[in-house]
Amino acid sequence: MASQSRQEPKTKLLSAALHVVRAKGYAATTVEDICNEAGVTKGSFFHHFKSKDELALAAAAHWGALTEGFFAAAPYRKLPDPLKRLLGYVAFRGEILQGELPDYTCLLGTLVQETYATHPDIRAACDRGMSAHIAELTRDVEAAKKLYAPKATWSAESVGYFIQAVLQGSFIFAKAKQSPDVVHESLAHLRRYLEALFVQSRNSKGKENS
Amino acid sequence: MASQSRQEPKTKLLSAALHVVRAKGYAATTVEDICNEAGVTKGSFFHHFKSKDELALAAAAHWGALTEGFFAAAPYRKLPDPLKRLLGYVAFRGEILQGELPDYTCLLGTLVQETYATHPDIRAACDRGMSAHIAELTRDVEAAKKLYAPKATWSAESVGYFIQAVLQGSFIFAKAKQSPDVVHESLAHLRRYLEALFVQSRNSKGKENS
DNA sequence: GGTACGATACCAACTAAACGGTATGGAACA
DNA sequence: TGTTCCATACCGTTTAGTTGGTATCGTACC
Repeated sequence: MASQSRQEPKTKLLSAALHVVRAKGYAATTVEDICNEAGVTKGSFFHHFKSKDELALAAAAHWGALTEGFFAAAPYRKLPDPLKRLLGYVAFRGEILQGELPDYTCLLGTLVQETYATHPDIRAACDRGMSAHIAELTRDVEAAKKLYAPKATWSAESVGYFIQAVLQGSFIFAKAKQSPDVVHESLAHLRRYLEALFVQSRNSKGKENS
Repeated sequence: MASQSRQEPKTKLLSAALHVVRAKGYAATTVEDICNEAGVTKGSFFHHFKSKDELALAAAAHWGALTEGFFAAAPYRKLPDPLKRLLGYVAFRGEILQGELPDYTCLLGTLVQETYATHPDIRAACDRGMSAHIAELTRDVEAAKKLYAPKATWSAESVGYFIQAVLQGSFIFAKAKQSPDVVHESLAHLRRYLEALFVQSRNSKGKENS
């Protein structure tokens, strides 16, 4: 417990970073913003992190660990059928759109937009985090494909990325409109598409029309 | 001609802003960055724009005007059939993925992520610009729906937003992976979905399965 | 048609504040 | 005594924004 309470401020700083960066963006977030949100001083900050950029890397890793645990524990994960699990994921993403925008949007999507050209290591960390989440999705897509659309020409991985692109893109509109409505509607379209992908017992042949 | 050459620096600043902001993000972009890119001095900058935020508003408006003209002049716009026009749009979005990332990604999507919580007027400007583009799309969706899927239960507008969400979301992955591959693959999925939406002569009845 | 004049366009040097990061010191624990 | 942890005060740099001044240009009067 002693060692845990010693780690507390570091975790507080990471949690604060997750929230503030998702609200204001990375560049506009100052170290003091994060310290204030976490209730610690700058001295403590720079004791735990060499620099602001290092915090970003740690925050990305922290985010990866958090979300992995979060989705692993979600009820839909217990469904035996991979397609049901996939649709369960989509439904679950709709259910968790609660609270303020910084509570349900994706840190890595926000972060990578600002850093991809200027901070190669942060960009790579975001890529790793998002790819890991998508790899998990892709496994279910692959399994569902084997079961329900073995002859389909699309790759399971591209479906994983597509799902995630729909989410990330609708988050942008959620921010623009200050409301998760577009996310819900886009998830409905996404669900319809996934259902179509796995029901096409013959559409799988003619990959492209015209 | 004289009056045009007088307006040049302002336009240069706007064009520079479009490029630099898409590369580095809004907050990380300094006024001097934009001045350097435009080849003018800070004095000139603040002669034309009261503040950095005002430039952002002007850049958003400039972006809206540019893209409107750009898409209005695209060849697919001449297609008489609204569904062909819609699929033409999707194909066109794939064709223009040339050059560096800041050349084909969306300014407004980048901008709104960083400003939605802190700069209400910039957020609103981004919303307006993106909504205008989507409204144009929605008109074709609406027309195609009347022709090919009159009984469908989805709204044309939600399809417009869905299309745009797929684009915005794949741009995030393009940035994370430094490559437009995911965008191409997502556009292929999107095209397949749109085709399915407008071919469903009976799927339109049973809006939701299970 | 030249010239005085007001306005607009532009520039270089400066300022005040904010920011990331450091130096220093002390409390707690081993 | 030494090490970890955290706090305060401070530093150097960067940044948005100012200031004061110069060039350019249309206009109108002589």
